[in-house]
Amino acid sequence: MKKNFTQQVYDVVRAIPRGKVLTYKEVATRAGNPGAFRAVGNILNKNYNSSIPCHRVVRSDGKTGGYNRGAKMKTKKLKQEGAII
DNA sequence: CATTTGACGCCAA
DNA sequence: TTTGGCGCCAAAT
Repeated sequence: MKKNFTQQVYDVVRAIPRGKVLTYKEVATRAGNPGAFRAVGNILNKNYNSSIPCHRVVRSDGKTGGYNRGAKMKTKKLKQEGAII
């Protein structure tokens, strides 16, 4: 099954275990395009699915970035899960 | 089909 | 060390 970059991003993000966080660049690299970190955020933003814990995807700067439900809640959820940024 | 946007990352000053 | 600017890819309009 040939997965496109977008599909890979979904799969990678969905595979993030609780209490763990990945950077956009890490997700992009796992998806097969180390330089498409921009597209990763774009895809998640335009395709927010409840099955995808996008709140576990953070920036490389240590910031949580944005979130459809509110970046504030995203950070809160991460802390609640025990994720270390 | 071409252009703009976007939840970013890295380099230079 | 911190701030600013530039570059990248994919999707949406």
